[in-house]
Amino acid sequence: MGTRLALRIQERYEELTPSEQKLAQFLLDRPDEILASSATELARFTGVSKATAARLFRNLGYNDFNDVRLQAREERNRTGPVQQIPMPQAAVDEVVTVPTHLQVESANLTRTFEELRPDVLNAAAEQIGGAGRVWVAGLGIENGIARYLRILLTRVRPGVHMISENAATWPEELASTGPNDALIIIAVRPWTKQIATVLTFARTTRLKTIVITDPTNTGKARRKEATVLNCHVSTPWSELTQTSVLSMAQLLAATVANRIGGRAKARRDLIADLAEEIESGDI
Amino acid sequence: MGTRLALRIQERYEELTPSEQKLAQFLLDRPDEILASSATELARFTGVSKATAARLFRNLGYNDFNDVRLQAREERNRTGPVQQIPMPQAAVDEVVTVPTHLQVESANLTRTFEELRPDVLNAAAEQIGGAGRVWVAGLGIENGIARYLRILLTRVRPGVHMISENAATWPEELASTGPNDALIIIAVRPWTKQIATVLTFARTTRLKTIVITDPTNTGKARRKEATVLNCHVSTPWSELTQTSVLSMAQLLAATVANRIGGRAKARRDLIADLAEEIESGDI
DNA sequence: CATTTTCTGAAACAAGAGTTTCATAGACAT
DNA sequence: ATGTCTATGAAACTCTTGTTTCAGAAAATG
Repeated sequence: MGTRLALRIQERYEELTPSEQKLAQFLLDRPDEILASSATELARFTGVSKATAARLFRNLGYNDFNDVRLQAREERNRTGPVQQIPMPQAAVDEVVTVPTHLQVESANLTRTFEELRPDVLNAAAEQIGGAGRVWVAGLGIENGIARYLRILLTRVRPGVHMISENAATWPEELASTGPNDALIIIAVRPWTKQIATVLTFARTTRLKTIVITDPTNTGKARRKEATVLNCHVSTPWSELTQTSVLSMAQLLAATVANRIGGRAKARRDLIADLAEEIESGDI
Repeated sequence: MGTRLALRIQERYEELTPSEQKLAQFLLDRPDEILASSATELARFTGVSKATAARLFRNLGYNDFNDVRLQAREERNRTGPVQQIPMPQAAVDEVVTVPTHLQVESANLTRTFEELRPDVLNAAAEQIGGAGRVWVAGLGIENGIARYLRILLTRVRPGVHMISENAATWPEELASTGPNDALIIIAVRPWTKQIATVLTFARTTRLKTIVITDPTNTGKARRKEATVLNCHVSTPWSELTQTSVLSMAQLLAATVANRIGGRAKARRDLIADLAEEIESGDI
């Protein structure tokens, strides 16, 4: 569960103008900054004008920046003293040190899994465990992680397939799916048209869809009636980090295994044995 | 250790006037309030006038209330050393809960990067940055992560290639490498013969070799004169987690980018532009 | 290409925060 | 009681923040 501000942003993200999105993005990545900083500072951080900032908050349905701040404060008081690991500032020299890296990764992991609702995770696992076949998709940089997830799932249940990296052939590949199948899409920002297309397709064919994504896109995915697993991926510099995405994949696979139970374990052992035999050259 | 503000208050508490003490007390009780509230609000909370608040901060040795706020913010950002996170015991019921997962991942990440020596990381980055061509290898489940690393590195420098997943063809592929090239192998346990073979080969051809692996194998890799990046991957149950491996890949790529400097940034921007154009269908 | 619409930051403006001044209330000594 | 000194808040003042307006830039549309 995120803050109310975050929810509003996710709902209206597409309607926002580009500079508003820049600022909104920042607020999603670092919600605590609302409490500590003035609107002027937020604008400066993200390189937009004060005017744009004022407009954004109005467009999100607040009267005032003050409204926003008050709401944020109220929410902070309500949620217990969760020891959030703060995201470091952008270092001026832009050099990534090992401790900074660790802190960034920890912050993202912590936020990701403290926000993750177990019922959502279980729903996703249920869909995957109960599906006839499972399809895993990941474009571009996410492709490697998608393959990783596929292998994890293959260890646990049969019938897990990758959808090719070439988005052009997705229609053909997806054509053979049925309503008893499940589709897992790994897609952090930027959100491409292909993804939107596939999600629409999945909804019309009643394919169970699980989307692993970042807060910028949860709204879009949810509107397509997908189960959304939200991962924090931001860093103080401009790159993203996929660590929490991989970790989410790991957890998802483990949860599916739990759900399936004994059969999953048997299958894992079988695979381990096979791997060992191949390695030792007995075959 | 408390905040610097708290220390100053404690030092001078007796010298403060009664109303100043009231306010100071409040700040000691709720140090985070400094970040979220204005001086006027703090005064109102404690039933003291704005003037008293201004005087208090001056008496504590600050120029300004703004000084106080800036210091508090700065202290929040560079939070102290990350506390050592204990690895959970094997849960008897073997069910992976979300909090347990988070704790396991945090523990592995923390151990991985607190042990990582910056000079080793830099050496690895140097080898990759300075190499003629770079080869990335990852077998089985690590293959996805290897692909991920390859893409990260491709964003930063040209000439980064995957070695195919089929280990049988490695001899041919490696035959075209020269002593100016670098080889990155991602190989956590189990350690296969192929890996040992390739490492031996790499040493004889004086290929610069970086091995990303887990503590079980560091010794073996080091004996082949490879640069070893050690990742903790264990979990209380029998599976491994590759999260820290991915995180290491991320850090490695970032470090290479730093090392290469401006050219890396230029290349990244170029790629980002291209990606955008492809997405928008302009090509 | 022209026209309309949308987006955006600079600048003007209004509101509020923080500091300083100042008058006064209270404490204490004489 | 008188004078002195400290503590305090009201109010004046200054500076910053947040909003609104407006004109130009950019994008979309015909």
